[in-house]
Amino acid sequence: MKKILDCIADAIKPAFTANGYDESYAKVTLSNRPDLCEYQCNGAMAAAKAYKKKPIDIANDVAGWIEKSPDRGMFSQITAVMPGFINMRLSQEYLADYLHAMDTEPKYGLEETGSGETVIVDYGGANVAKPLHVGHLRSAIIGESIKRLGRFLGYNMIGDVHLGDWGLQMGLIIEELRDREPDLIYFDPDCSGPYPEKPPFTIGQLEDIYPAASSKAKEDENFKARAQEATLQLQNGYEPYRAVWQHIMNVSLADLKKNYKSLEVTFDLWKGESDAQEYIPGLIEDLQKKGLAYESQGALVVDVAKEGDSKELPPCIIRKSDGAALYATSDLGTILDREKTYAPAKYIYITDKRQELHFIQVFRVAKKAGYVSEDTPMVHLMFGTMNGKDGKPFKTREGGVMRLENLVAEINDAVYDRIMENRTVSDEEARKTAGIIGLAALKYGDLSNQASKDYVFDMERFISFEGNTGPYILYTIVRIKSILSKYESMGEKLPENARVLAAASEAEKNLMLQLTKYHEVIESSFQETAPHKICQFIYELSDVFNKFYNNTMILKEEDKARQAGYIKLITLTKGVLETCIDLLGFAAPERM
RNA sequence: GAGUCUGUAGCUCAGCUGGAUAGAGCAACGGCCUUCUAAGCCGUGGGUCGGGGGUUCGAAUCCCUUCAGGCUCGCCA
Repeated sequence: MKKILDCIADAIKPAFTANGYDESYAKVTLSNRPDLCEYQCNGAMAAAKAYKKKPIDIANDVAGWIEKSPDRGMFSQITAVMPGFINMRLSQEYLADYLHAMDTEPKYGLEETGSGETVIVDYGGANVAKPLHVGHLRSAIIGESIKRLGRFLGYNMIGDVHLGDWGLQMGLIIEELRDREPDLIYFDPDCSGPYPEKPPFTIGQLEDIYPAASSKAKEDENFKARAQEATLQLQNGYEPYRAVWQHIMNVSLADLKKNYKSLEVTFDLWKGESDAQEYIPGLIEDLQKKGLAYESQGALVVDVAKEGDSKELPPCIIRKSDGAALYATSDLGTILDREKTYAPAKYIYITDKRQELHFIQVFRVAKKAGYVSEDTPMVHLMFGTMNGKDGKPFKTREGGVMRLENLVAEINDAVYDRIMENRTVSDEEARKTAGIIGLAALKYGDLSNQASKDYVFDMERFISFEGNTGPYILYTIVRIKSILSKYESMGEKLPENARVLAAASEAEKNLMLQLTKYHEVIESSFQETAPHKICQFIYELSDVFNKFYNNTMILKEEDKARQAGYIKLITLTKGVLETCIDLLGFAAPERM
């Protein structure tokens, strides 16, 4: 069904054209003065210049025409106000009809903007052999939400975790492992396999090996050289190292999957940089053949500067002077793979904003070389840093990097304590509920901020459960669920012809008006890759619902038809809220 | 140094494709539970939208300038 703003715009368009004004001026927006009207059109003021007339005269023409038109019944008020605003209120009947239509249509009448176009969402960015930390949190949370949003709107969304599973870090691990356990079969040059299926380390050991190797390489030139050599051998397919690499992958992936699962984040693809390797020789050859890649200071580079740039961009390096490939090369290889396998209509990369330059370069090379068509959008959705209360990047109390699982556990514990404070539920249920609420607190806390900005992660605030938080949204849903189950247990049954009725109170009307924004919000959240708009919408929706709740005793309503209308309305509210939080990546418990 | 992003109430944030009186939450203060979950609701106080210019009938929003902070700036990812 049409968005409410479009419905109203369509109704007033004839009033513009009939008076000789272009219909493009019939743009309707939500009023920012609810005391004056619900919707407004400012087109008369915009048109004033073009037609050299006073804005108020144009506004009067339009409002006057509507007064006599068949669409008049749609409005309870349509007036022209100085200097040229056209103020409108919807009639109660029209509003109730609109909600009734939402109630009866799939997805509450949301029109799908996609029709199966494939969109690649590259998020996660986890590195194997390194535990997930808070730096990975935003990418996972935002990406999951964008993926769900797109899917809901009819796109074929393909989420790829795009692991960091190649490069020097692998050589570092191999050499550190050699130092620790030189007798392992992988380090016996005379042995040519077969190699054991049992990994030579646990995830715990692996997580110790990498940081140790990393810091050793900074102090020990010789060790670093060994690691680079091992990396090269691995890339050249040296069997024993391939076997170690496979172990690293197996052990690490199992752990990563467990961690992402705890965040309710899933991926369609578990590809990584290693999967791009097979494309790299051909890629480099092709770029050279096309005359795009040339030698500069020993490295192979591609120019990406364009006219109109405010600053000349440095060229994109695709091969180091020592012959090794790097980040950009691997991302370009990945693009070749994706084009070949999926031919996506759009790319969305979700990373830290510090990688902005890298993606500008990669996108330009991909288009310049014709790997991606010029009109295929390549979006880099970049996010800011997650800071602590001191405004500096988030750290543990000890000053180290906070592991994601510890962060999740901390939040869940805090929520659990809060539940046990003043509620009498079984320990088991409290634990389960705490997990659900904790996830909502975490995700909502993140998503309610504009992605591109840095934000302050304040656990105290997220677990305080007051105000604009995930738990507040969940609480609202739980309240509705509670009313609905009471209604049922009272032996009430919804009549066949039950439907949303014209509002009987200001609070009810406000709830209804808020619900009509749903379509617009979902659509623009995806278009602008801005999940925080959904957060804002459901916060406002929860707010108006809770006001309605306090104002209206639904279960005590004696007029059964009206009561049925209330039940329909709050069921719709619950459905919209649940749909939205699912798009954000969390769910509501039955009780809390 | 160059580029780029940010600056809105004591704190955390919306609003930024120009519209009417700049909104929430937290914190502070005062009310509302024998009634559908008080994790709620109602009310009060709190603002040079970093500063200064400009464009416009109209600027938190667009342009210029300036201050403060973050980030980036060819062989890391």
